[in-house]
Amino acid sequence: MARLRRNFFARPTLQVARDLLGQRLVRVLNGQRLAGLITETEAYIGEDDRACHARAGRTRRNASMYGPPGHAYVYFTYGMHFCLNIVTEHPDFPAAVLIRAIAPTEGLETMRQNRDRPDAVLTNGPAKLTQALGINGTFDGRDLCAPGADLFLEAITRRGARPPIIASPRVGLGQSVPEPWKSQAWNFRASNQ
DNA sequence: TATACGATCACCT
DNA sequence: GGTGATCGTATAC
Repeated sequence: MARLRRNFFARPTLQVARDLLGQRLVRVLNGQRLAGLITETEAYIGEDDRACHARAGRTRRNASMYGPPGHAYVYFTYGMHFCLNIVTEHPDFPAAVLIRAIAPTEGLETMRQNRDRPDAVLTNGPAKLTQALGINGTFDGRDLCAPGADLFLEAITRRGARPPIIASPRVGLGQSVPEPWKSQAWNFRASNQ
């Protein structure tokens, strides 16, 4: 199965966020494949984007976003959750796509063990899918395009036309995010979800 | 050193 | 639809 290569991620972030819908996210855990199709993404683009973690410049936490495309940016939030982003564009420009949800396809039993929850809520949130796939802070900065990586993306070749993509404002932005960033429709999901 | 808050989730009603 | 959990970061002092 063909992997998504670095040139896929070295493109405008909004394009990558759209094109990631329907692709397969694969985690190899203890030799077993855990996988799902990406169903929701969100773009965070540059220091000018007041909702982006890089809005205040480079810090130790967000350093991965300033690195090369195709690497992971994994951050910890709310004292208990990890979220997975994939770095886009070019080095020194901080941008990434947050993976917000996947539809599980492989390794369901292990995902259920990792999350003691009903299947319907196994991976339908950014911190839920990292828990189900066993992704934590040690994945921050990992190269998802490297041979032998235990977290990577596989290209899905679709038959026929893709369903229209619904673009919405990003989820969970607080009052501190000003316009126009607060209302930018940079959250993407397929209309058949 | 201290403090406020967050790209969330789960549970309750 | 509302709220508590829970702690790493950033920012201010």
